[in-house]
Amino acid sequence: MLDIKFIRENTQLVEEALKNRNMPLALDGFLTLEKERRSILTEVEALKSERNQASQEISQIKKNGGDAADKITAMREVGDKIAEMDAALREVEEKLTSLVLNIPNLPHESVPVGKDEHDNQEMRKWGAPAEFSFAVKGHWEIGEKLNILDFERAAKVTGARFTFYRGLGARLERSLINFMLDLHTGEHGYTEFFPPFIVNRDSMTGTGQLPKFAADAFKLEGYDYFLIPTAEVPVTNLHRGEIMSAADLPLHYVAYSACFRSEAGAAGRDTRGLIRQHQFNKVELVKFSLPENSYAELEALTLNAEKVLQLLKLPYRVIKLCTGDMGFSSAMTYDIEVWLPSQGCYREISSCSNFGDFQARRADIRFRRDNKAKPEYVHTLNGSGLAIGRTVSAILENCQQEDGSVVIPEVLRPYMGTDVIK
RNA sequence: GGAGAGGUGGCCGAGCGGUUGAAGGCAGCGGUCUUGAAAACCGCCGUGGCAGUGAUGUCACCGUGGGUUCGAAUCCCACCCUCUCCGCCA
Repeated sequence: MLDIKFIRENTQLVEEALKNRNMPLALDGFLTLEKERRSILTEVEALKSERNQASQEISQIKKNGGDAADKITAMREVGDKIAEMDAALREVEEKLTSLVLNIPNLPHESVPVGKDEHDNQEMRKWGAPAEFSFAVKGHWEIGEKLNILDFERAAKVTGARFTFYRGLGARLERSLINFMLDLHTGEHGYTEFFPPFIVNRDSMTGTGQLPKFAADAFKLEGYDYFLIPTAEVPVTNLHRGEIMSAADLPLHYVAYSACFRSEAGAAGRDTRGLIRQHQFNKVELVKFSLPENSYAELEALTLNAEKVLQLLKLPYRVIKLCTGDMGFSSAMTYDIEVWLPSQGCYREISSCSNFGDFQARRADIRFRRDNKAKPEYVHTLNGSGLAIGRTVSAILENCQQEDGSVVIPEVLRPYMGTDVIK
């Protein structure tokens, strides 16, 4: 959520930013509403002030045994007027809120202006894609041949975009979760959380999934609850409505969770394999930071996620998303893309973002610089560290052998109890 | 799911429908005293909106949302959450 005062005072700048995000939005309707809100507010407050004063006078008169009937009658009228105006005010505020909640974050100055993924900026590359002396197979084919991935039965049991992992496949998924959690807690100093996988509407609104992206979420029938699309939602909302002290910051959290996404609008895309599932596992990094440090924290967080791929020896690159390709709540995003031999290209495996105070404003997460200071909004960040299913895909494909087996990356062998899946 | 109790400021805890934004205590901040510290004493000590350069004024907030009333932390209704007992369950 943007600061309403900021929108009021920087209307052109905001409109320009929205245009760069491919979400052009004229704000004059917003400004009119906002003006109306303030005008009703000042008027109704004057009436309330009058009423408060009269109430005290009535109290005095009664205490002295006088008759306040005239005043009470007069105030009844004022009361009706107040009720009327309060209702009008509520209506205007509801409209205003729904408008503001649907305005995306402003991109950081350094974010390249661009239309779509073609305008993203490559920051760095790590590792070199392996040369294969045989025809590479897709991870779905490798997985089915090794009998560690079962898409067909998952389609029977549930539907499209679900998978059974079997044997060492299931073990690989679990090993990756543990390996990543161990790395981020042990080497990178994050605190581990295991969050609820179901959250309420306020939490979904707090991180920006609602109200605009309701179609992307799974909602529980009969409850105002949602399956989490990422651990970002419960973990960021952990501190919703709280005021922390500056000494508590930064907070570095890591959480494993299953993630659930309806993938509305993705029909026909990535239908084979593990790339785009309705349910997938992810280890997520979440940070709460002082405003002045958040961009440095983003760099560090991205490096923490990259470290996972380096240890697994999987080639990747880091790109900075342009204005048109960034998510709704983000001020700056780095995507980490892993090399997938079957597709001959890099595919997103992590998305690391600084949200500035956008989520903090929605979720009301603040801090105080010292005991006397006014509360300020924290900055929130998060990034995948990493998406597990996509990591499994990358391992199966990059580590595949001519005989159809898959050599396990060294760092995973203690977790896997074997060097190879065959 | 059933029965009961309860949700008040950073925390604890009062609060007959009328100077209650809210007693009292703790914590915190500033000060007096002290060589220093402690103790004691004095003062300050919630958040947000709106108007104003500012001092300041004003409004709202006692789980949430409605309602009654000239006036609600206090009365009524619904919902949420916590605790205890019962049932059920991993």
